[in-house]
Amino acid sequence: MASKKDYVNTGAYLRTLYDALVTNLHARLAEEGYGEISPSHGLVFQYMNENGSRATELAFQAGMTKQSMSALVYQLEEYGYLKRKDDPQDARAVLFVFTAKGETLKRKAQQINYQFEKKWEEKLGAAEYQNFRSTMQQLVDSNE
Amino acid sequence: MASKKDYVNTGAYLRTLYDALVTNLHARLAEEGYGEISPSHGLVFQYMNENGSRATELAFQAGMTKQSMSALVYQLEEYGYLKRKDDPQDARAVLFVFTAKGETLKRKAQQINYQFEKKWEEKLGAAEYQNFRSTMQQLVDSNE
DNA sequence: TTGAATAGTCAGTTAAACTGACCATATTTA
DNA sequence: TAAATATGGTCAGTTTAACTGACTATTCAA
Repeated sequence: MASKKDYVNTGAYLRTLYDALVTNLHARLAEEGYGEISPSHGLVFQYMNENGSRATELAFQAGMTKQSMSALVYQLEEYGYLKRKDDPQDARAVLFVFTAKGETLKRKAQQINYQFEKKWEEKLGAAEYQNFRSTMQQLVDSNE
Repeated sequence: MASKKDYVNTGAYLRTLYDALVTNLHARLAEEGYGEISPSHGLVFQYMNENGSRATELAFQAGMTKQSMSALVYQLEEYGYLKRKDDPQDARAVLFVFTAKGETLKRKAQQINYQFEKKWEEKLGAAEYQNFRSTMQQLVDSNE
């Protein structure tokens, strides 16, 4: 590791890159008519299960309160990206699943990110980019 | 690059790692009596110049409005981490510089991050961690 | 079968950004 | 050099996205 002096914070790199990705995604989404979708809605798309997820479950995965997550899924339901489904296991619970519109948005967002990352991949070369991603995966896994 | 299907978002990795770093930093700072310092104050420490910086200048570097940055430096001044200095070049402007307390906090924060990153470095090995950082630097530089 | 845990909602609060309008000083230009 | 424009900063109000606390309904466990 470099000396403490003049050491550029790794956090600054992480933040800058994350910000570039998110800013690009939402700018492109807004252009395509998805202006109502904000970065925090992304967490829902990130963790949503194929068979439906509970707000509480999503909240835990995203590291936020159930009240906050509840607000997010409620908005997405109102916009038509999610629909409610009864949980056959538990009468207290509400499952949320993607509508067709929600699936379309998810694919669209993945495409946009995929294209944006291509620029990074071209910059570094495919092998090095693959290595970069696998490094991050190792670090994420080790923190769990 | 992997297929679009089952591709885990690079953004999720970046966010998770950034979040781990920031959460650790502020938990440790709070333990040591710096509970008043929030993540957004970090931006000021990040960009502050040795000879003093203007709020407007910091705002530009941090990518936020001058009003928002003004609020941040005002708070840091109140807490005693920054002090005002007249700008000899421009009577409209106010320069902010670190007080001794501010310098101490900056060093403390660097130490905490440095120690946290050591865990990552141990996980990957020094050479690979160095490579990880230099990869991010390349990507950050290429986006400017 | 009753007490504790869990899913979710309602209401209110806080943090950290934003916009718009404004003043004082600097800079440019007609 | 006087007038127009740009810039540094502040004040006031708004918005977004999180938070806590208190509550109901249902489920699970002793």
